[in-house]
Amino acid sequence: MSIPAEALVTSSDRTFAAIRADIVNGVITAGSKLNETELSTKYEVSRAIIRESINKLVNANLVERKANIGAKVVTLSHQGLIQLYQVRESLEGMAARLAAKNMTDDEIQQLQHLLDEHFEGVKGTESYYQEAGDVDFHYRIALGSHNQHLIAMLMDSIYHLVRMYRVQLGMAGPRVTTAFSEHQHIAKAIANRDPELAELLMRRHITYSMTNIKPKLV
Amino acid sequence: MSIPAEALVTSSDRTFAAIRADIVNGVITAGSKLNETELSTKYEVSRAIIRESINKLVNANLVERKANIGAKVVTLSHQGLIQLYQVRESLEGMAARLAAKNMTDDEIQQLQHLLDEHFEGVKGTESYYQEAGDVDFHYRIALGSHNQHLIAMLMDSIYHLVRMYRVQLGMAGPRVTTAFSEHQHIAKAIANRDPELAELLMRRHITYSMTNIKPKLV
DNA sequence: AGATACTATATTGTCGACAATTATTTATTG
DNA sequence: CAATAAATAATTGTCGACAATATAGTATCT
Repeated sequence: MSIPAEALVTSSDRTFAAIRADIVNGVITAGSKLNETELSTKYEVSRAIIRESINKLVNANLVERKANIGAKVVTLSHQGLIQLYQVRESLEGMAARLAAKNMTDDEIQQLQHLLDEHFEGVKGTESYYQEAGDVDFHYRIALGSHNQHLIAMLMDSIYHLVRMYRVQLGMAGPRVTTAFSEHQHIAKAIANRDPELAELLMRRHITYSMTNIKPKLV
Repeated sequence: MSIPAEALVTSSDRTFAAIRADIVNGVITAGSKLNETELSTKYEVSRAIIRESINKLVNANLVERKANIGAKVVTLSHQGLIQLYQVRESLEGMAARLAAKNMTDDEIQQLQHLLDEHFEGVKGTESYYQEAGDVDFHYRIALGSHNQHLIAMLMDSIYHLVRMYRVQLGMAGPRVTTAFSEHQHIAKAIANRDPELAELLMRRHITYSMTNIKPKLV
């Protein structure tokens, strides 16, 4: 489930996804320039679709472009991380609020089931940070909002940037158990159909998780 | 000031802006199909840049595209309006919060100056709805957040969609004076460097303004 | 006549080439 | 030698043509 595997029918979609992955994973280093002809040969596709891909990457906030000059991968910074988590707090807080209103009973049940599975991983000694589980949790709440704008913003842009920071700052992590219990409380607020509390807890949760990564940046 | 007039250097940028304006203003009707070759002749430019423009419009949530089939202008709906205002509430609430923290004293002074000007327009009998003034107010707070993600999301996407709804629902409006006093209270909270209150008031303000437009939709 | 298979048309996706702009190197001058 | 100007190279912006896919229309069969 980690990758939605949504139909990447067109060649343009596939290269976009490929380049994005390379940027997020640091294969294409942060801050580096994107040469169109170079990428064209590298990804074995015409310059036109490289161009399309770059445009999409710009909209995903992973790349910056200046007219007639070129495109650069964004650079990671303390400032940038803070600003990113500010919008996360805003959007995911609202997502949690709406999820408490709009999630179906079935979706709520699946969410709790996910946490049960996650719990199995945490309680043993194998308490390495379950990033996949964390990501799943946040995905489901975003989807549970049933708000297409929120979903698009989070899934197409924010989360990829978040992952880029995580990967490139060597995020690993303590904070497994605390984060997990926070997830539980959020899920419970949603199950109780308590929008205000769900939003409040989600906002706190994200604020906390930022203070956890922040010191790792120069 | 209504249009930022940011440097539209490239031909692609200009046609993008032109098509976007035509969509927002209903010249290209909501729900209609966008034929690339047709647009190509209409805007006197190659299909490649029409394509780029359409992609940008997709990212601005004004157009939907299906692979190998085509692109359509979004349709306006009750649901869509609600979802739009939910993210507005979220993002602009956070913007107001951050503005209270991050706006410079100078920016705050200019904001109050703007409201004074607006007040002149309201107190006389010429109390038609000052959309430009309203837009300016919200723009400044978005910019005052000093958060590039928030600014981009609001200015490049949300506000255009909001304007599309306003224009095409024949928004005119009562609610001039109440909206104005709400603006004043928000500005005061920002001037007092009270983030929580600023966010709260902005969220209420947006909730109210939605209930004002909503009944006009089928 | 209705449904299906086939053909033709139109539309989108992809490509390589040319034009315009920017960056780099070389030449020139004080 | 430093600084400016001119020429060259590299890169981005734009275009028209071809390929692949989807839609519309026509013919065929039961």
